[in-house]
Amino acid sequence: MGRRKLKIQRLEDMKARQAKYSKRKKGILRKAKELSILCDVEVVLLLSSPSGKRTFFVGQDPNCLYNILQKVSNMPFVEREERRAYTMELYEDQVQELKDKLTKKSKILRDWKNPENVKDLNQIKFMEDHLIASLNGLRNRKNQLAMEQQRRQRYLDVGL
Amino acid sequence: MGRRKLKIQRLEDMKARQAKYSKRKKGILRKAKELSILCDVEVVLLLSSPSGKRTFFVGQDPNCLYNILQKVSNMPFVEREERRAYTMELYEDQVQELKDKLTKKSKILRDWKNPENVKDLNQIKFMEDHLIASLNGLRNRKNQLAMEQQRRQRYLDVGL
DNA sequence: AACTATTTATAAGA
DNA sequence: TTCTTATAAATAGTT
Repeated sequence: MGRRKLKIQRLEDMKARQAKYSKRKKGILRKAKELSILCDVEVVLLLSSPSGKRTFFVGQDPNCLYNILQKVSNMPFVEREERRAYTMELYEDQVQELKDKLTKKSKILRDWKNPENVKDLNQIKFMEDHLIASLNGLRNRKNQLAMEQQRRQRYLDVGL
Repeated sequence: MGRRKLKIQRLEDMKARQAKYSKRKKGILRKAKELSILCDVEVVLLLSSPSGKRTFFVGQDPNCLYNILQKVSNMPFVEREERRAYTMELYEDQVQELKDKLTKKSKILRDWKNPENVKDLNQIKFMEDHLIASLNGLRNRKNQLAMEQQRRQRYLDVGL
């Protein structure tokens, strides 16, 4: 699925490999999640990026990692205690919350850097004021730095 | 990808669940394999079908599953708590990573809104240019919206 | 399992 | 990394 057909073989260029990884990682994680929800099955997906960073997905049941590993490794079945590990739930919530925040922050930042897409007129007026203020602040800061540098320069001139 | 869009939610009909599983299993296994080859990374995918049959895929490194099994559940007397701790660790990594990203994003945003604290002169120049560009973009956008509104107004004036 | 109309994923490029 | 767009692939509904 792309501009052209891609041969499935190791990408030799490291940059290309990393770029490909970050794109496909998203895809396969989504697939794993969809599968686990649609079919209500246990899914565990462990990934290790080209740079060695680990990512993982554990389906519906946070205990399923142990369960599946246990089954795969033919270990005697250890009875599961509670169906839900509350701590785990908390982690899942926390992860989701952080992801949401990050998305929101990214969007705000994008609007500031590229205001062409902003829809709301009031928001635009607000941003204009803020941009002007920022620009003034920035120029003050620039002058301040320039002056400091001049002062240092003078000290150097008189031999210190 | 299908005759119509499918809502991602548990399929209530058991037959449908199984059919879906067998279709999507093939897909995600192929994805896992492609990812591991293209990017030369470790991938472990463990699936447990609705009827409880296990399937697994282990990427490039044949030691990978062994390592994980060793680490997680292949010890003779690994206690539940220990195994839970491992999953927890994975979550902790993910949470930490997201937190870092959020912090970084917040800092960038703060600098844009309040440039007084920026230290680096080049960064300041870069930001000044960008702020000017943003301001121009914003004003264009404002004019555009204003003109659209005027046009609407004229339509109203002539009675439509 | 097979068939296809559609939806999705993603390759390339910026 | 992110976004866009053209295109390849996956798959939903049906047989």
